[in-house]
Amino acid sequence: MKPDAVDKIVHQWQQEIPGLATDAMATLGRLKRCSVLYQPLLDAVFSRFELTSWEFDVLATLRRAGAPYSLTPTALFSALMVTSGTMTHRLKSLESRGWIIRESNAQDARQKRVRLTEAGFARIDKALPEHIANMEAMLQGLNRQQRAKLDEALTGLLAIFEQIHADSPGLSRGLSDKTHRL
Amino acid sequence: MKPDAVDKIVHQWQQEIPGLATDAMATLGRLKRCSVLYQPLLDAVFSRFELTSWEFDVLATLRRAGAPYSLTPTALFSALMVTSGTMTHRLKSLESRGWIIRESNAQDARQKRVRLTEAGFARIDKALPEHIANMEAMLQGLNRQQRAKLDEALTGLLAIFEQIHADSPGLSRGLSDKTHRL
DNA sequence: TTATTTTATCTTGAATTCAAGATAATTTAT
DNA sequence: ATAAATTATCTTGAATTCAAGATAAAATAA
Repeated sequence: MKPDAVDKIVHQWQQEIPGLATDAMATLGRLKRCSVLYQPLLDAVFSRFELTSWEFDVLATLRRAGAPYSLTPTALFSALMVTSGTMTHRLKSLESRGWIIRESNAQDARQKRVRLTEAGFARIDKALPEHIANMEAMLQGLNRQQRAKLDEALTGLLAIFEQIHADSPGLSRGLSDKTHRL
Repeated sequence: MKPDAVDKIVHQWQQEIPGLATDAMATLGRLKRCSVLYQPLLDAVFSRFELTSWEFDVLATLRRAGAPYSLTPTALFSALMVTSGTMTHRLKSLESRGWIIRESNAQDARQKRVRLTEAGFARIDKALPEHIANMEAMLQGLNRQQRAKLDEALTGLLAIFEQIHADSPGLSRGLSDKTHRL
């Protein structure tokens, strides 16, 4: 196989510092590089629906929550792993676009409820099939067994990171919001 | 195994839209989630050396290039997958911190050369062993075979993304810089 | 009841990034 | 030799994000 970008980095390090423990660096470097290269491929589809990636994420989170397609800001920023301040900005923008509305909660006046509008629902349901197709297309280069192994490996890795996060939530962004300690 | 965050998302989608093709979404969702949870774990170590993640990345790229630890801004922003403008900001900041200097190139006056200072070299060489140890520790939860499978799977995925990028560089950020078409 | 603590959201200011375009040097074409 | 195209870097302005803290409501304690 042709050396990839990470192979070249590892080779450089070995030249400079022979014997350096580069195995973990290589694997996690590939993880990082995959996610950097992958994001614009998603954006290419979202932009066809005049959506950004984060707009899609918020709408999709509300959509899959099921009727009445309504969540609190806290539920949203927790699910999306961003801070509360980020979510405030996002909701303001999405509301101005007419895709969500923010309603007061009679039971608990501290809470707002964020609800998908009909326009928001229509938008996400139009974009979703193409988003799904896009992701499926990306993995077309892998056969069934390779895909299974990839998912299995990432499942194991995610379990590690979720465990670390459960043990020390302060190490994770977003969820470390002052008042949101899981 | 206990369901992870992605299992829950997939389950929600299946409830709302039975039969939706969620396999690729699940795998790539795990990829994304891993990289989001992973970054703050790196930052925790970098911060002990008064470094941010991107500062480490620039210094490390220069360090592993070997003596005289000098690269052009274009080589740096290409390697780090950011735009030229981003690199200008980074270099300005790193220069003010005394970790790099920018020199003119007599051969080609368009080029500058970015060179690691002694202070920059010392800083990266002090942080590197702990960064390596940190990454190794993250993967301690996997046995030798699991680590091999993870790396193999990510290598295959990265090959896909590098191929897509090679075919249509416009889909990748940073490298789509006007004058930098690989 | 009143005070304290906790919970939920929002505001502010700084940092980082990108896209687009400006500037200037070099190379290529005519 | 001159013009045009290319290359390399930097500048600007807008978007996004976070950390810290402000605000206000609800729950708990005294």
